[in-house]
Amino acid sequence: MTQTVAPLPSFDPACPMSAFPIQVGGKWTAMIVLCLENGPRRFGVLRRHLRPISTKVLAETLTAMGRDGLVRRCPVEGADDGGVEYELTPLGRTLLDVIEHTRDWARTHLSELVRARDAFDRAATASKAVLGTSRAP
Amino acid sequence: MTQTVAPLPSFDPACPMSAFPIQVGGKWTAMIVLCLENGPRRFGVLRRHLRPISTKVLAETLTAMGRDGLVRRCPVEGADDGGVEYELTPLGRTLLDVIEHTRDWARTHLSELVRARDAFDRAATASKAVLGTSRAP
DNA sequence: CTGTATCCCCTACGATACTG
DNA sequence: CAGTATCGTAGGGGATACAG
Repeated sequence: MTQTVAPLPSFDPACPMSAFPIQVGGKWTAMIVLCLENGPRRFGVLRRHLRPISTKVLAETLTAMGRDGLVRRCPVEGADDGGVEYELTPLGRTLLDVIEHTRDWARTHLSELVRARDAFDRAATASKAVLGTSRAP
Repeated sequence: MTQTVAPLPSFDPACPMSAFPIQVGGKWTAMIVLCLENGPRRFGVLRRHLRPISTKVLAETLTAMGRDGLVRRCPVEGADDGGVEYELTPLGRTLLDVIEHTRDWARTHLSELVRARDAFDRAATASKAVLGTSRAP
């Protein structure tokens, strides 16, 4: 009897939810959120702290985050060089919780994952060595 | 007096943690985890459910997840066609919690993000229209 | 100092065809 | 049905140069 074992969750490609598998944004988004946790920061401060990020990617990421309402540009207090600072919006702040959960997971389980990966790679290398005993590059 | 405002979190590029900004894996990893939540599934079942995923990408993702110890291949019960099923390992199961938190965030805040994005895009389009009144492509 | 503009590369993803 | 092999593409990310 082929019963429908259990209902799988449905993923509508048209639903914006599918754009959020688990990643929040680009490679640097989470780090930027973390950097802005304790107050607004200037472009250069972020750049230096996030090095080796390139200016292009930092600007792009910041723009994208602004577009999504996660971050806001505000004129820097008491500076006349036209500089601006970036600060987290209330919406951006809500990400801190999710990020913290992710980091918790990593702190707890990442070593296990790395161990599994190493074991897998060692096994792959080993079998390759066996297969390659009669053929040198 | 230039005090060190507040200590920013440090991101060591050499630390494997930096490989986990917030995304767990590829585009499909989280969905696969969700699909395996209630028991092992066969390749074809996943493929059909995750459509429009390609066989190549599904195989790749599953392999990568196996390498990371998130998923395990097991011979399918009572079948002689040499088929296998994929099941979540205990480590893979720990991802369910993180994913659930992410989905919670999305359910609560995604609409706000989309609204911000739309507003931003409308504003950009509007200013472009103004600039373009005297120049046609 | 704060970006924007190029150029390039590499990988993830996708379509398709083919094998066990 | 369960993959592997090939080919093609788009976009993210990086380096560098240049403009405000």
